[in-house]
Amino acid sequence: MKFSVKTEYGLRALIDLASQATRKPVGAREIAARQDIPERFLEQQITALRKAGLVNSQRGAGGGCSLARLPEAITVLEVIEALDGPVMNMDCISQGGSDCRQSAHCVIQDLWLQSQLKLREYLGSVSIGDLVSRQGEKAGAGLTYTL
Amino acid sequence: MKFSVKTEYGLRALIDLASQATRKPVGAREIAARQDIPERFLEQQITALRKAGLVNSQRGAGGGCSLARLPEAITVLEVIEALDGPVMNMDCISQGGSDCRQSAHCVIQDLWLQSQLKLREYLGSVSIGDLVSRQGEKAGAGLTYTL
DNA sequence: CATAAATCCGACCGACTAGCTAGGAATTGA
DNA sequence: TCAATTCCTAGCTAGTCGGTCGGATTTATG
Repeated sequence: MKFSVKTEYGLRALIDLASQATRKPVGAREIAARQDIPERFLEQQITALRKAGLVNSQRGAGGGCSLARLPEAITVLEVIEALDGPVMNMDCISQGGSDCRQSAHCVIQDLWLQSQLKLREYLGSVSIGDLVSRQGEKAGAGLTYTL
Repeated sequence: MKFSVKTEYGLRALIDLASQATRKPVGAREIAARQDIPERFLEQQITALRKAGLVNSQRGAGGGCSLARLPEAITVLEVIEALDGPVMNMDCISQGGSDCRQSAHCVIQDLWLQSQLKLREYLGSVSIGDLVSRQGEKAGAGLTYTL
């Protein structure tokens, strides 16, 4: 019952991208170095993010990737589901799976669905933009201490 | 990002126990048969539930297990954490782990902590007693259809 | 006391996943 | 042409998940 590091890497990469002033595409190599993430691994996650329509990427020399939307328009939920698949997707509630034996009136199925709903609701309410600005606040607060 | 079947089995077993009128201990074998759960596997989960203080068990002939508290006093969260360990326990936020590189001001760590909080809050608000009564309602509704 | 019934303990096992590494094809700016 | 970069696919290692099993221990009952 935990999120994978893929999602952490993905979020960090998107935050990094959103924090860059430049409009030019940024290379995976560069992000990986800055965020201390295994390069070839991050590459794969970025590809997944592209397939999910969250980033654009340009191949070839001078290529790289950039956000496909405004940071405020990309939710954490989207990132997680792009990299980890559906959140809290128990076999019991995934339509394809071998249905609950209790089928129609299974209270546990309801419990899972409610949990899923709560979690998705929260994760869907936080955007990359939010994370960036929170990070800004924290960094600011940190500076006041060091003064 | 999903709950294991252990937790499903555990919940089903506790619901089963709570639904039994008898005060006598019920054997794992019996529950397993009724709930269609692999017997020896359920046995292990029941042992875990005992270690967590959620059920009492009596060994020997005529032995079995029974709820250690009223169904209303056992939350779903307790059951899940007894069988699956801490909910949403990312390395990032588990104290022992190799701390977040961003350490103090990591927005992702906050995000995980908030998610964890929301989920635990909900799961902690539902008791075995709730599940039993919901099941009763559903069964009742089902009956009216068959009339 | 003997026996059957039950929990308890720990080892094991096959399938799957997570986190990564690697090779190389395809694309593109200089 | 060449170097940089993404893209695609395969693989690899360590760990987890769902489950089985043998057998030790406890206990009511005949």
